[in-house]
Amino acid sequence: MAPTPTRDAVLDAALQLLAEDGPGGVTIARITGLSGVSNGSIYHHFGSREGVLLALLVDCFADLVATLAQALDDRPARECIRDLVARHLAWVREHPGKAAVLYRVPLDATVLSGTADSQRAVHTKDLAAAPLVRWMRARQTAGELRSVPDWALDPIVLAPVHEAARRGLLSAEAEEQVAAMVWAGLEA
Amino acid sequence: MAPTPTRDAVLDAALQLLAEDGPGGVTIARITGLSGVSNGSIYHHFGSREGVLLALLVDCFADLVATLAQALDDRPARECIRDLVARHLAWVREHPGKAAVLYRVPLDATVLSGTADSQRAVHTKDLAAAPLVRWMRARQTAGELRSVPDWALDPIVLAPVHEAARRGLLSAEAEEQVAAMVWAGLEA
DNA sequence: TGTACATCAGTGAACGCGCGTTCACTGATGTAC
DNA sequence: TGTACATCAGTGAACGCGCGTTCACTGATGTAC
Repeated sequence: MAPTPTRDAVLDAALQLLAEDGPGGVTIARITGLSGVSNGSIYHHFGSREGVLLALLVDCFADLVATLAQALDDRPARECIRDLVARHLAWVREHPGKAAVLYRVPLDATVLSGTADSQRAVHTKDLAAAPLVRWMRARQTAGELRSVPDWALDPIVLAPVHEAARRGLLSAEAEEQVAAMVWAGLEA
Repeated sequence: MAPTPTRDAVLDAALQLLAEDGPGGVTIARITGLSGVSNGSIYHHFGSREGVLLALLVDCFADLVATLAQALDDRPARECIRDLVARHLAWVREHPGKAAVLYRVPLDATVLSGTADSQRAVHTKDLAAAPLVRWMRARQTAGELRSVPDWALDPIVLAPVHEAARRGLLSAEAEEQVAAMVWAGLEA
């Protein structure tokens, strides 16, 4: 958990490989070659290849959520949502490796396997998403936004953002369309 | 291309493995075991493992589009859209293997590799999607739907459907939310 | 009608590579007494 | 202050497995003459 030069070198290398060649490009041997950290040391810190990806997942999710949180202040809801979309897509644009962690690493097996680590990852994810849910709920009860169940906020209302991120639709025009769509779905 | 008992047996087995264990579960050895078709025969018909997945992609996409096309008739746009969402999610529910082909098979490498086969697959995809785009465009010019650029229709306007499909949000409540969101984004 | 040849679906043993992982080890840094 | 031991980060050679793929082959079905 605690950041360490070695630990960071491994994660940085994994992130770079992820950005270049996707999840399949992240092999222990390539991390070793790129980071200069021995394979044994990788196992010492992360336990397995999946452990590396899981650590990345937690970090990246926290990073993204921290970025998004900056968009949610007390401006009019419409402005905040516009800003949220802009920040999200900018983050994807600027951090292709991190975006690949969230959008391209297959997690079903990992998450469903129910190991302690993966449970913690899911838990962390919930915790991190909480502020966003809270902001939206507050605006909903204030009548500024349409009432939407919590569980639908991220996967359905924000779906255009996720889908645009996944398909690499990161242009200004795409951002415009995404923002319009999300706002249309939230408008009271 | 032409359907053949052997060919079908391979694709059926691959589909079943896909539904059970995802893309990683689709190995030549397991297809051989499940279908009874020898590995050599698989290579005779499909050329490679990727060839099998590519053939599945073309078939599944055509299947889904044919299903969706039934929703697009001359009823009021709102009803058609509601129906479109319902049929899409029902299809995912009923064909987990096929849904996995569209939503979980990593295609970047394949599609970007630019082989003749993959080019054809992409082309087929465009062709198959055409009716849907045409229907929406007609309703847009008729003033029944908001004007949205063609390229944004599938990835952004229909994003809630795709995201729900990907995350397995297939309940009646989820369907409700997805339909509401898509309609909100399309309403004139 | 018979013969020779080409084509194509299908077989299954074998290969080689790359992968994640293991393990015995080194060396540095506390910690107890 | 010195000694003995425990702990922990880090090393790198080695292993074994599973994978996609190859290839020499069989047998059936056209096709030409």
